[in-house]
Amino acid sequence: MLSRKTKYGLKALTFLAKREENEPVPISVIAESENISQKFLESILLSMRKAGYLGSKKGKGGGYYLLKEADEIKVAEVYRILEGPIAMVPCVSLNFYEKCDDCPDEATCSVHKLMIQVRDNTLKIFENTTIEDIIIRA
Amino acid sequence: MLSRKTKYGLKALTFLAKREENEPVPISVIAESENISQKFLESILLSMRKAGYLGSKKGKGGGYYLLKEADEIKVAEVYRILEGPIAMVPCVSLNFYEKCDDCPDEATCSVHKLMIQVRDNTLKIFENTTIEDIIIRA
DNA sequence: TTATACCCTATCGGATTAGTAGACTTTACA
DNA sequence: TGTAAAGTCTACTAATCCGATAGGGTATAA
Repeated sequence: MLSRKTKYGLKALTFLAKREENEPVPISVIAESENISQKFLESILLSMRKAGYLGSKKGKGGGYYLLKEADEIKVAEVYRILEGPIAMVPCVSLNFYEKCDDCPDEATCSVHKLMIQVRDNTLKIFENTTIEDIIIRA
Repeated sequence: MLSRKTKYGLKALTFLAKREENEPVPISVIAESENISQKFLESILLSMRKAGYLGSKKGKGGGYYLLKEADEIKVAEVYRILEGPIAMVPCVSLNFYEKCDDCPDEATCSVHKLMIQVRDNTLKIFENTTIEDIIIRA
């Protein structure tokens, strides 16, 4: 399941990318347009800012704006920041590897290889899709 | 994330499929061999029985056994029974479709098409992988 | 008749998710 | 210089889900 957090994050990014000018947009505007709880969106945008994708400006006339071009922002990156690992099981995660604590041995685990396959496929999509692609296709 | 439920379910099925004879195997044996909480496994096997994949025999010498051949059990089916929808978002689920309650319009949703793509890819893997495949590859 | 093993219901603690509240800081502008 | 607009930060909450557990009930082989 995709969390709302990630979904909202992607929506907010595409919203910003679709604008003509890259001027600060208040959270309230994004929240209203995209039908997102404003307070929740605050924390999401903050994460994206700390990760270097968004800039912000305080005070009147302030808001959030993109720091990168839409075609430079991969879905995979956004997903990892907001959602976490792309793999369905920690023991096949590239960026968040962890041994499954219920599994004595990965080599003999019947699910392991299957999950690697799923990971590779999903990864291929997420790595090859940018915010720009999302805008074009939709 | 893949739940333990599904993971355990797949492990239990492969365990049964790997045996020479298709004779009833007590839950306790499967649980111990595969390192699974026995009580939890009970409910999982019960679900698989009700779905028609396993048969059971009560009393001494009883246990669970496969009702289908290993190459007739698709991962996709097991997944749907134990985990639920394969899609990451309800609005692109084939078997569990539901409108996303936060999304006013699917047609203009920026995430929708992306998630269809992910679903199709994952589905392809799960539909084309059987318990037998899992055994062979591992 | 007894031990074995599945069947069923209920419950529980912990984690996570989505959202809320409220105080604080920075800034534009009248 | 005061005020309203806007982001920042911390804390809290309600709801849900997950994995596991408890315990009694029922069927059956020996």
